[in-house]
Amino acid sequence: MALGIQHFILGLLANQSMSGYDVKRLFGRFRWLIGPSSFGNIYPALHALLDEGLVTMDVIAGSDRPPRKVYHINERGLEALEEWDREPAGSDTSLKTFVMRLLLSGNLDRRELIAYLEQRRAEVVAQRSELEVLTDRACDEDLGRRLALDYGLALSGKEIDWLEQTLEELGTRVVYSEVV
Amino acid sequence: MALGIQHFILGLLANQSMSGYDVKRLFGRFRWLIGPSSFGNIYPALHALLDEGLVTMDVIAGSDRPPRKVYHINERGLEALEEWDREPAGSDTSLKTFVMRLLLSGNLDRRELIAYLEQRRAEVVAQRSELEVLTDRACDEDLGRRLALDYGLALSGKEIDWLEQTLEELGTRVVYSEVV
DNA sequence: GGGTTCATGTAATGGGTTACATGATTCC
DNA sequence: GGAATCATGTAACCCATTACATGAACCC
Repeated sequence: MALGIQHFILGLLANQSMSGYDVKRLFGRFRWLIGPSSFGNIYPALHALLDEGLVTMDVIAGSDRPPRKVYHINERGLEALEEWDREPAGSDTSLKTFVMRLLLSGNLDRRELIAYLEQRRAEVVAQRSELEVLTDRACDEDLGRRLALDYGLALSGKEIDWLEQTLEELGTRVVYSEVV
Repeated sequence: MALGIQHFILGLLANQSMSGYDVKRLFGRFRWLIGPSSFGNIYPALHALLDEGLVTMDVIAGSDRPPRKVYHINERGLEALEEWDREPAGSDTSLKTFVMRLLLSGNLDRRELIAYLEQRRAEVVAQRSELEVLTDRACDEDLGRRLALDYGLALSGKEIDWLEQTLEELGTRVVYSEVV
């Protein structure tokens, strides 16, 4: 299951009602981090959510632009989302999954968010030290491997910095009024 | 096609002969960047490469460990790889695809590698400025979107730095003896 | 007239994930 | 005795990619 597109889109709708086109636009903005997307999976996912009764849909006719189908999450959708979030979260430590979850983190309260970021930090630190070990004995490795290793060290270091800075900000001052 | 796992594994074998288990281990080391993998796609890909006559296979019986099946690329495999590399390369600018190509970049000559990294830099710069525009008008956005945006800016900045530094190193001194 | 943005979809194919299945060895 | 590492695989189902299909408005 591991954060399928249906789950992800439902999470997006929990923040804000959107059309399929809006979802695609959002994907596009983060495509560098989460990879390509297409209407071929977005629209079917939206239809499936409708069929399962987790969202409702309004057709909004624009004056000069094509009519948009805006989807809203409902009570049952919110319940389904919470159920999904309660699941073990799997062992997918990939950057892509992290960013997707980060995009949905508005649905978390501050304590949960902090716990999530701390868990992530531990994972990235572990991953990074694995790369460090490889670097120490990489003299014989080919150029491609060395470059990928170096790249991984650079980015993982930056991510750890970012996590620590963000955690500090979340800890010291109230970023978001505690509504939950 | 977009850099399927079969193509990727063939590229790995061009650098070094490996068993399926070795391939899995390599995936594991970079799983943070390229996502999870499983034997369920590695072994079938290896079998397919064998069937297509692009690789050969040796069974190496270990004294105390299970026998390993080590795969070697052959002439036809090298040709197929070159053909694949000649393809338009698609529009997949995702980090995952970049890292996978980087791992195979040992097969490129220095000029090709520099061109690839320069192309990548242009893509990331474009992606980054898209995020910058969003940040300027993100006051209303929810926390998750703001965090993902901030994260994206941090990492894209770091990647651009890395690309520039690496390009400089490749340009000023000969990192790799020019064999091609 | 052609390209881009907006906006929605369908259908087939293929590939990948997940789960299942096995077995020896070593370390706690 | 149980867990982990080494090592190989199969099979089914599902999901996602790709390509196809349509149409209006706007700008160069």
